[in-house]
Order: sequence, then C-alpha cells, then structure tokens
Amino acid sequence: MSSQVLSAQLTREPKVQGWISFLRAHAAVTRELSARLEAQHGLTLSDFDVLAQLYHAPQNSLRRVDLSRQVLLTASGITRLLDGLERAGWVEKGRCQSDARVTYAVLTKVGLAKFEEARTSHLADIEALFGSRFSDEERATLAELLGRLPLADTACSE
Amino acid sequence: MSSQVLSAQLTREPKVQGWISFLRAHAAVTRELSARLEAQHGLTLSDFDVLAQLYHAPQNSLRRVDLSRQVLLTASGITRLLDGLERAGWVEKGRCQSDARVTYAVLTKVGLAKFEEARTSHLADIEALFGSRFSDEERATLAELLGRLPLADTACSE
DNA sequence: GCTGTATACTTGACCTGTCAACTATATTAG
DNA sequence: CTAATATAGTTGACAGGTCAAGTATACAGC
Repeated sequence: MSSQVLSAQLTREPKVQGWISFLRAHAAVTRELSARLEAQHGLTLSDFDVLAQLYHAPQNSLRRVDLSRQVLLTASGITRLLDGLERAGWVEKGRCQSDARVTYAVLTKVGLAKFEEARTSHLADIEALFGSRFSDEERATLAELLGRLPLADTACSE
Repeated sequence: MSSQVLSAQLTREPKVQGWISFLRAHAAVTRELSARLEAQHGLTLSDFDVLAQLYHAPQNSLRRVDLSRQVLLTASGITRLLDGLERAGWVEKGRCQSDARVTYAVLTKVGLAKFEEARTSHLADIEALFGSRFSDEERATLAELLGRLPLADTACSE
C-alpha cells in the first residue's frame, strides 16, 4: 500500500513534477548551504550574495536599487540587509553627487576581506551540494534551462 | 561599460552559474506564483502544498511528522502552518488510537473544496510561469537533474 | 515494574523579508 | 517657475519560518 501511495504521488500531476522537484531541491539545498555559511562565517546566503555583488562591481559599490534587482530582494529588504552589513563594518554608505536621492552601498576593506575569507569555503559547499551532481555538459544544460525563467520583470516591478 | 560589467558577471565564476540561475529563478518564480495564489485564493505556497499532500493522502490525513518531511518545513513550521489552516476550517486534528503522541492533520470537506477550487488556477499559473518554458523532453531532463539533489534524508520516509 | 532514551508535537524568542505609507529629490509639462 | 509625477530610499507593522527548550508519550533493557 505504501508503495502504491508513493507512485501515485509521483505520477499524479505529471506536468508539475519539474516544479515540485525544483521547490524541494531549493528548500533542501539552501537550508544546508545557509547552515554551513552561518556556522563558518556568520553570514546568510543573502549577505554573501550582496557582498559578492559589491566585490565584483566597479569601485566595489552599487546603488541600492541595482542591488535589489540583482539579488532579488525588495528595496526594503535591501535596506535592512545593508543595515546589518553596515553594523558589522563590511559596507558603508556613499553619497552620489549627481543625484541626492541615491545612496551607494560601498564595500569596506574589512568587508572585502570578509568576502574573500568566506568565498572559498562557500564555493566549495555549493560545489559539494549542487555542482558535483552534474557533468560540465549537464551544468550548462541546467543553467540554460533555468535561464529561461522570468527574472527581470518580476525583479524590478512594484 | 554596462555590457562589459554584465558579461564579467556572467563569466566570473563559471562553476557556480547553475546555482546562481537556480537561486534567481526560484526567487522570481515563487514570488510571482505566491502573489497570484494569495490574490486569487488567499493561500500561501506552503498552504497549498500541505492541502495537496492531504488531498492525495489516504483518508485525507497525515501525521505532522510525515507532512513536515514532504513539505520540507520543520516540525514547528508545520504546527504554525496547520494552526492557520485549522482556524480557516480547512484542516482539523485527529487523534491516533495506537499512539497518543501523534496528531493527524485531516482535510475537512471545506478544505477539500478549497483545494479543488485553488488547484486549477494554480496549476495553470505553474504552467505559465514554469512549465511552458520547456518541451516535454526538457521537462523530463530538468526533473531528472533536479532529482539528483540531496533531499533524500529529509524528504523520503519509508 | 523502573529507568533511560527516542519520538511527536508545541511554545517563546527571534530573524529575515514583505507591504504600505512616508520623505526627499529629480524630471517633465505647461 | 510651478505643478504633477516618477524614482530612491526608509520605516512600522506584520507574516512566515527557524531554533532551542519544554511536555507528553512510547519503548527497550535491566
């Protein structure tokens, strides 16, 4: 009976199976990944994500709006996240002389060091929990398929 | 300049691109999907997920522990989620005569109707935002690739 | 029968992020 | 120049979820 139930579940909505796998995989992998990142470096996934964006940005700085688009948080989410990073001394505010509305988030020296410290182990964790499951070819396929999903419109709407 | 920056970002950590696509896609799709589900039916994605599990379970009922494994929430998350569904009258508690520790979550008639009401439009939304981007073959590929990710310990019960 | 350990579930404290409303600055139209 | 509107950012209230600790029951070994 138990195996009947299981197979009934696996086949009951064939079209949605990809989505279900997607949701479950996301929940499981991010949970483990964020536990490790938190334990080893005291960072959330979003913290890391923002530090990474700033690390690779020109002058190590970005407007909050742009950050919110790339990291897929709302504007207020970014404000609160940056609050934390500023309190930790990893990011500071920068004013924009051409537009007084914008505030840049600027990576500090300490923040840059923090990112470089966390980076290696986090990339290794991603590889262990995610990347290593796929061949190079499969990685490319996966990135291509996922890349078709709608990003831009939802990211900046509102 | 802007396009240089973009391509630098796309190529700077080749091994992680799949993971990045994955994170972004998840954030964008779930945000839109949950907005629609909330607007049309007053349900969160997790609410729907739990209703669906119960809908397909024998006797429309499941132990909280099993629910937490299938939906990938912690035990306390399940308690709180079910609180809401119980307050709405969609789910009720059932006691287990062979083990006084377990409390079943049982779908009510109203809850069953609620699920059937929400189901069609939600599946259509999933199809529109996710499924329709892929051919049948690609769907299968995607499900297979994502299925390799580690959710076994949390997701699978005997 | 006790005693220790494992399991099922709940609760309080808390964290992250959302939404809606707000301030402040920029821009465009008349 | 002024009015209307759009954009950048912050804030209060709150939703959804986690973790750690606690309660209650089950079960296994002595």
